[in-house]
Order: sequence, then structure tokens, then C-alpha cells
Amino acid sequence: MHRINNKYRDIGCGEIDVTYAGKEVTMSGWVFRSRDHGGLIFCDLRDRTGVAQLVFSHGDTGKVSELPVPSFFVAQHKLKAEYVITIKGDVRIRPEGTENPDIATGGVEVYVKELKILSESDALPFQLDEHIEISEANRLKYRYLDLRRPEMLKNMVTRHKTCKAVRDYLDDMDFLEIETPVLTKSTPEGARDYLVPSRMAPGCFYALPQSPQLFKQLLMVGGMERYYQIVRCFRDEDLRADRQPEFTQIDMEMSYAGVDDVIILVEGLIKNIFKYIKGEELPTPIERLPYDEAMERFGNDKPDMRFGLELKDMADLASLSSFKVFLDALSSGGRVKGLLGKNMAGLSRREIDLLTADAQALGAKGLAWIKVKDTFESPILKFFPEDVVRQMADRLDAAPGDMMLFVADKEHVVNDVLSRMRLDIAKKQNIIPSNDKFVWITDFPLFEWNEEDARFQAIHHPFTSPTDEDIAHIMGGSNIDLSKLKSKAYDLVLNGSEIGGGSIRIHNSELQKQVLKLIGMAEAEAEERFGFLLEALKYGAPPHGGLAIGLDRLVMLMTGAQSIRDVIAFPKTQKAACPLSGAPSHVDKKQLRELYIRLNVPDEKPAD
RNA sequence: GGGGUGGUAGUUCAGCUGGUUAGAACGCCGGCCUGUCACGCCGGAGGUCGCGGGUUCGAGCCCCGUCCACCCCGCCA
Repeated sequence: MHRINNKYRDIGCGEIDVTYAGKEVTMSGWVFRSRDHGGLIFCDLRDRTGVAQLVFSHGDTGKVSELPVPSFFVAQHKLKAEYVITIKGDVRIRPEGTENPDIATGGVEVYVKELKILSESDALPFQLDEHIEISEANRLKYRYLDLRRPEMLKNMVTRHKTCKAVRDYLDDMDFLEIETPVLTKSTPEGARDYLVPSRMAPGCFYALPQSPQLFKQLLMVGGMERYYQIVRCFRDEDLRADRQPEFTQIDMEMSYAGVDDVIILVEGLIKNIFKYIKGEELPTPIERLPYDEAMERFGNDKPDMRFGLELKDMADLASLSSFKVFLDALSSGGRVKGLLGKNMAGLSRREIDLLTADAQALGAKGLAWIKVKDTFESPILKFFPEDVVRQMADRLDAAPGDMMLFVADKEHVVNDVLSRMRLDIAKKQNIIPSNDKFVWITDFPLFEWNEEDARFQAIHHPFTSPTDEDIAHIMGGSNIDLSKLKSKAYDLVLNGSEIGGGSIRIHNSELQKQVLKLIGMAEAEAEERFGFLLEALKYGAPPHGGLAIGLDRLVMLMTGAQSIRDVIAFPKTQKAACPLSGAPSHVDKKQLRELYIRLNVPDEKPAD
């Protein structure tokens, strides 16, 4: 740690080693653990840099009671866990045989000559002991204590270093860090907005940004050319282990760029981060997988590429069978795909029933299976000629001891079910290696059909540029199949998690209007929601595109944390509450009055 | 909104088929200890069994409701 030599310290606890032997040092920190032997006391002193062993001793021989008692020695008997103290003492090499190889400073110890207690501590609500797991509710309530744990410190350091690597790299690439408003207007992403009432404009609300999407495009129109921001985003949706109501994005946008430019830029960024954090040389270019191929081979658009078990089309072989479920699915335009159940031939009937129930919970009508042993075993074997079963096994790479799984249904059901089962099987069979595997998913469809609203909607967002061919189609105006249009959107996937996504944007106001029309947005609505962008596009907007990376998720994956909460200093619970501060909370009636707000909460106590 | 798991000492947990005084470890408090490092030894305190209701002679345990935390689906790039 950078030296700020003062009365508190001239060195960090974790920084002393044999080269300091004989030197006098001043250190400050928390009392971690003490081992009181009566006349000899060891005390582990902890600060951000690490832990050092302090020794309080009268001398090498003699009884305590017979020796003059220095005042500090009285004080040190009172030292309890998490007291904050400053000590002055001499660094000495530890007596032979008492070195501790488990800690960085284990070769030395500090003989204390002066002790000052800066701050006492009550007994903690939980122990800061890596051997005891504490409930998350408790950890979050006393997050400032939880943060003292080395594990949390490590996560915060990794997060910081990631941000630093981002800033260093993007600065080198001539990107400008520019802030965008937090009090803003609802952006047209799909999620629910967090709203902030306006006092100045009664009845009106700001929205907290779901992302700075529109503003970063305006920065391009504004000639900033290359923008980035490590920015907080807000989405009022239900939470998960990898989702928080407020989360951080590494947001980027650049002018005069195409898909390749953004991808190469981001690969350089990721490379830089991994080198800085993990010392790993990430191989580039990162593999690119068109969306259609990802769906075909893995059943989803964020495949975990660290292992095989790819989905295989079985339509040709299924049609050679007399199995009605397969034949019906095919004749009604559906799909039959297979998945390898590695090492699952030994599953009991009951376990297979559970597996089937899982598949049904995911929307499948059922799950067909064939065990591969010395022979094939399955209740549906009678519908298949033996050579067909053999070919299915070949296609799935099934060896004796494996099981083949099949789902026949509408395409999205087949993919949905099998892609999840693929992950479940890989986890259960423990075949996922621990390396990091990135992949780009490219050539996304522009639109997808929304069953609920019975209309097409933008997959990415409505400012995503179609491919050049499809721009011609759209501007040509003839009747076009919206489901076939492709976009210049791309996602970055790491180990099966989507960690970033972006696109080349539409920079032509006519095209933009046309695209909005295709998804059924009335001109008036478009005008009301983001007319300012449409207008900006009229005044010479350069071609531009960008990408945003989920910082929390990226850091979570790099640290191996089990939850996004472990890489956020003060995260919220699954109910979006903060156990530490008590947010959200009721507010004064006066505050509400000033905002022209009257509550209408059923069965709820009125505000304090 | 739906499904699942959990809630017992400060903490992490055990608590059998419903049975008398609810346990352990760590922590905490007091004492002892000169080479420990998750120190050790002796002694002690500490409980609204999440909350509310019900069944029962009797409930930590069974039933209903509710709250909280976590995981998942829906939702969300």
C-alpha cells in the first residue's frame, strides 16, 4: 500500500517480511485473533494488506509477576476481537520452528513496545472466521463487518481492478468517459422502470435509466465519436442470483464502426481485463457463432461452450420409425432432437420419471429415452428398426453406459427443454471444465413474435440496425417476412452467461421510422417516447454502434462468486430491500404532499 | 404471480414416532497458561424454538395462515 507515513502507520500488516528484520515499525489495524498464554500473548493484527503476528512479552525468561509491568502490557490483556489499535514495535525473525507458512508474513513477528487502543468493539454479531458460513441475511444487515472478511475484500479489489483495466484500455483507444443523466425519461427497453416523482412538475415522473441507450446515441450525434461509461442501470423486475435491481454496465459506443470494429474492440478490452486480473492471456479472436447455429447446436443463444453434449437433429431417423409422437411432431412442423445423457444408463425408473417431470415442467409433453448398454433398452424400442437406433447412437456419440434423450415438439419447446437438460446433465455428471470460454453470438433475428401481445417486437431494441440486405428489403417496402430479418446485433457469452450485448444502430431517421412502424408502434407513440432521438437522426447522424458489458456478472464469473451480491458492496435482497439501511421505507406525509402524491395501498399502515 | 428449500442460544447447526429440565460446536464472561497461530485447560452465563391461530392431556415436532431469507419458473438483455 502506498506509504502515508504518520502516527498511525508506516507499513501495512501484510507487508512485513524478513527484509524488515530489526527495523522498528508502526502499524494499525483490527485485532483479528489473540492467543493469550498468560505471560506471552500473540495477537494477529489485520488491515487491508494482510495479517501480522504481534508478540507481547516481558522478556525471554522469568515470571510475569516478578517483572515490572509496562502499561501497554496491562492494556493488551484487554484486547478483544476487532479492537482498532496502533502499535509500535520491532520486526524480528521468528524463532526456528515457529514460522507459519500459511500466511504471507509468517516468517516474522513484531515485538510490541507501544500500544494504543484507537477504538473498542463490542462482541460481533457473527465471527469473521472463514470456517463458519454466515447466513446472507446477517451478512447484509452488518455488511460493513462482512466486508472485513478477506473474501469480500478480494472481490472488491477484483471489481476495482476490472474498472481500472476498462478505463486504461478505453482511454488508450481514445474513448471519452462521459456521464449521462440518472433522472431521465423512460427508455424503450422492455423492463419496468423505477420512477421518481417530480416536485416541479406535479404528476410527472422521471425514470431511472434501464441503460443510457438513447443518450449514448445522442453523444454520437453530438460528435463525441467514442464514449464509454461505467454506469448504474435500474430495472424494476424480479431478482435472481445474477440479477440486482440496480446493476452496473460498462457502456460503450463508437462512431464510424461496423460489427467487426466493435467486436475487435471488445475482444481487446476483455483480453486486457483478463490479463490484468488473472494474468491470463485470453486467446483471440473469440469464436463467433451465428444465432441460428447456436439455437441448432445448443438450443439457446447463450451456450456454455466448455463441454459438448450438443443437440442433434433426429428428423430423418425419426421419420424412419413408427413412433407416433415423433411422426406427429414432424408432420405438424415441429422438431425431433436428441441429447446425450452421459453416463446415465444406470438411472432407475424413478429417476427417469423425475427427469421426465422436469421436461414437462419446461413445457415438453414428454421425454423419450433409450439406454445404451450391451444392447439398447427402452419402452419405445419396438417402434425403431435396430439400425436406426444404432445411427441415433452414432449421431449422439453414445457409448455403452450412456442414455439418449429425445424431445419432439414445436421447435422452441424442443430447444428450450433440451438446452436446459443439457446444462443439468453436465452439472450432475460433473463434466464442465473450469476454464473460461467466451463466444460471440451474431446475426440475431431483428424481431421476434410476441405471443402475448400478438405482434412482432425488437429482440435487442428498436434502434438496432438490420443487416444491409434487410435494410434494402425494409426500405423496398414489398411484403416482407418479419421473422426472417436479421440484425447487426451481437452478444458476448462467457461460460453460458450473457455478459454483454450490443448492436450497430440505425442512423437514418427514415429507416428508424420504418422499423418502428413494422413493430406496430404508432407515429404518435414513437414521437412521445423518443421523438428527440428521431429528430436527432435528422441532423447528420454518423453510423455508430456499441455494446454494454454487465460488470457485476463479469466480476462474479472472474471471482467465482456464487451470487452477484458477493461482488457488490451493498446489494439488495431478493425483495429488492436493503437490510442494512432499511430501504425502501415509508416517507413523511410532508414529503408526499410536496410531490402531490396520495398513497393508495390496501391494508397498509399509512406513512409515518 | 407460481414452485421449492430454510427459519431452534450471539453464530453455525442437531433435536428420533408429539412426552417431563431443548442440546453441541464456536463465540461471549471469569480463571489458569512463555511459542501459539481456528492455541490449550477449568468454570459460567446465554432460548419469544420467526410470528399468529388451531389440533391434543401435552407441540420445537402435526395442521392452517402469515412474515423473512435463498434457489428456480414467469418476468427481465
